[in-house]
Amino acid sequence: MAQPKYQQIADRLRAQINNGALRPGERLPSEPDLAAEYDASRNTVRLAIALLTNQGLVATHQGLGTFVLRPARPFTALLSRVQAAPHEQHVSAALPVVSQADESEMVRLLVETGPASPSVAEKLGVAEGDSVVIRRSQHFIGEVPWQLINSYYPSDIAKGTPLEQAGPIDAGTIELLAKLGYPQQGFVDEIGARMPNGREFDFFKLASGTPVIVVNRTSYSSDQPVRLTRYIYRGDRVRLLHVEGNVPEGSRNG
Amino acid sequence: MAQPKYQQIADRLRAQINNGALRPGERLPSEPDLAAEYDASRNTVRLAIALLTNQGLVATHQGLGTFVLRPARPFTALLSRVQAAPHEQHVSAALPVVSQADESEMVRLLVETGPASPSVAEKLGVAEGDSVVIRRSQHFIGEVPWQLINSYYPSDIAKGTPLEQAGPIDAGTIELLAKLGYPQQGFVDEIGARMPNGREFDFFKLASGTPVIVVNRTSYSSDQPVRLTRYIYRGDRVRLLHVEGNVPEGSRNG
DNA sequence: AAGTGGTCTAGACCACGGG
DNA sequence: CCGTGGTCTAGACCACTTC
Repeated sequence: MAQPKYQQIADRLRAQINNGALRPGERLPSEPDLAAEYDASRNTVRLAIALLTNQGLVATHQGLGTFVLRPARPFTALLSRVQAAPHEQHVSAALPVVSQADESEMVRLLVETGPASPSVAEKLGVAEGDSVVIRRSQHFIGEVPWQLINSYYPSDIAKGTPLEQAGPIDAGTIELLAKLGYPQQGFVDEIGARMPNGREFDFFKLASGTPVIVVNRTSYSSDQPVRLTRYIYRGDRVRLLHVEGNVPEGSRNG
Repeated sequence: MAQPKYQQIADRLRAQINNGALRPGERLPSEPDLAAEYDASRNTVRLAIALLTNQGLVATHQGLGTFVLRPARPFTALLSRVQAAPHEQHVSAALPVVSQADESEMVRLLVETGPASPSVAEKLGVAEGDSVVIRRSQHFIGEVPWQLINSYYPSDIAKGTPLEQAGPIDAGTIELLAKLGYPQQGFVDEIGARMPNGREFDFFKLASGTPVIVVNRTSYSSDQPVRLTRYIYRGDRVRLLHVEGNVPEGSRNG
């Protein structure tokens, strides 16, 4: 046997998806049917389907079947702020979304105080375990959960300010920080990708085999880090956009 | 049974990894041993290990065992060029790597001509199937494969130039494009993450459960796209860096 | 040779969704 | 109710690594 049987089954199913014999949204044959068709046990068929699932090609739903995933048009988030319209310049810490005119963005917010994890402590320049104010928000476009934002502030900056109180900050956190004596003068984005943890998996309602994109934005005021903002996006629905120099009108949209 | 047995086993192993009872690089008990310890069949133990593998916590090697992965220090690639040193400004299309002083970067290059795929055609503004020149390169740091770069040029730009010939271009492709009458005036980066395809999986020698980061950079000259460069990084070893404004010295490094 | 994981079988029973 | 996938078993044989 050149290749394991479960890989052969996966290859043939993948080919049927690619050549259109199995269309997006369509149901695959049931596991017993596939087992009969390929003269394999049901467990072997399930190994094949697990492969396709981990490659983000299909998703299974108990009681219903296994379905070919539909490629969705991704949301686009702007990484650069330098070219934002003046009235957006200092309004929100969130990365602006482009070309979503017809859908409204909904946000849920939670504020708490807790000890700094090692990665947060390193970026904020505080000691591990030091108290930090954490503002967590969940973002939806229409009904689709698309973004988690966790902002971390050193306690000595956020103590006694609206930052450590629940509820939105109307004027925007960047402006508030400026009023507190910490005008934002620059930031560093560190961008990576990894598999989601349990909370992220549940919030995004992800299929197995979908990674998340993580942006760690450290904001500085007079060479001092004043905030770490951690943006988490679902990898299958989001693209980050970064523009430099002169580009044609319209190419800024996904 | 509140939770399936294989998830309980995975949870307990994950806890042992997190609390240090199982250290990075250490071997897990063998599958038969785990089966005996948790009073489960070997298949159930394998389901638990598959969960941990897909979460990037462990990797298995036939004949050897299953091992806790060591977190590796990531390489960092600079997204912005605006702040690069003058002598780097137009040398290479590759994103510069920071803080890898002691390891040398090795490159393998392949040049070919082929039809434009739908995604390439859209970004280059040509028709699907039009002929494009493709320059593919594989990048290693030390022995570690860390980056794939595929550059696509419209045929009417690259035809009869060194771009369609094999071999490196010493002065750099950006400078060559400028000499051909296409000075680069700006670019758009579109950043996403997905699971690797077969070729990427093999090249990076990835463990199951590791995504790749994809950067699509479309370069423009006089509002005309002149090149699409697709950077593919392994998600477990690479962070992209993007800097804006004034930040302290040193914070540009990973 | 011995021990590891990789593949595969043929069953069983449970949980979910829809008629 | 039925058909779907989800979980689980007990065993078999194969492929790889080390000694």
